[in-house]
Amino acid sequence: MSERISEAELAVMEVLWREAPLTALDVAARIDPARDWSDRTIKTMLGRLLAKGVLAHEEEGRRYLYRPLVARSDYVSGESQRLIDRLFGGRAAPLVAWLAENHDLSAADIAELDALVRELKS
Amino acid sequence: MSERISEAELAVMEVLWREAPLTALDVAARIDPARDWSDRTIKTMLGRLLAKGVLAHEEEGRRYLYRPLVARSDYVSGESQRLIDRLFGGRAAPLVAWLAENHDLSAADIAELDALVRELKS
DNA sequence: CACATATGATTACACCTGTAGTCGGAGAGC
DNA sequence: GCTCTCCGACTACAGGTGTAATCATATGTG
Repeated sequence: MSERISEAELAVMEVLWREAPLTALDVAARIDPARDWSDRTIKTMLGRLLAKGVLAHEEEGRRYLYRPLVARSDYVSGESQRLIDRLFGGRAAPLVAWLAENHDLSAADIAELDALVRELKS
Repeated sequence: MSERISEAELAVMEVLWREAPLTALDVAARIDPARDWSDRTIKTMLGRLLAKGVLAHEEEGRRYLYRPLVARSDYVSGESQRLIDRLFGGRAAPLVAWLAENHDLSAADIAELDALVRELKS
């Protein structure tokens, strides 16, 4: 169940993770206008997401209300794990090390990390 | 330049990042046998990777030797950034925090992180 | 030189994705 | 009640991806 969510579909999911349930048009209204999508396109996305089992819909009068079936955190979890598996040998630590080395973390980021590590050690 | 590398293509790139230049058949011999790919399939991948500009080939007698044009670290960089952009608002720190919370880092991982943070702070 | 072989080039084909358009039925207006 | 409209369902279509097969050509072999 719950097949992979494509890039474009993700934009729709993000809307519904932020606020649900919504009708198709409500979703369309909340999609980043920069996408410049037709309502039809969003209907298609909703249909595919339903088919993939990551959304549910219930009738409200003569339209549908859509709501997510998978939590954003689960999705984030899955995608992060995929990246780790594909590029970092399945271990999170090398990714963290890589990020630290390549990402010009701000002082605030480092402080945050420091606090995190301190907590992890306790 | 250098369009996106697909999942299957990545398997080919990984081989060439580990060892290059190689002929098509050498690549095939080094692909994880679990993939169970025909030589044809690997030729196709090589062709597409050439077209995408991420590989180069030079003639060696009547065959080609393939070598990567993009560094693995650049690819890793790009993919990590994509994940961060799509799911973590473009900032690395939240990803690290998320990893720390959800990944049951080992004591060794934590020590490594600790050393990293210590270094970053200095 | 004619033929079997090895290789790269070209072509195939189904499924996914991005991006819609069209069809058909349920209410809303005359 | 007949017609217009709004909405979901179904269909479309090009480009990417996974997974090859076929065609053409250069090469070594007898």
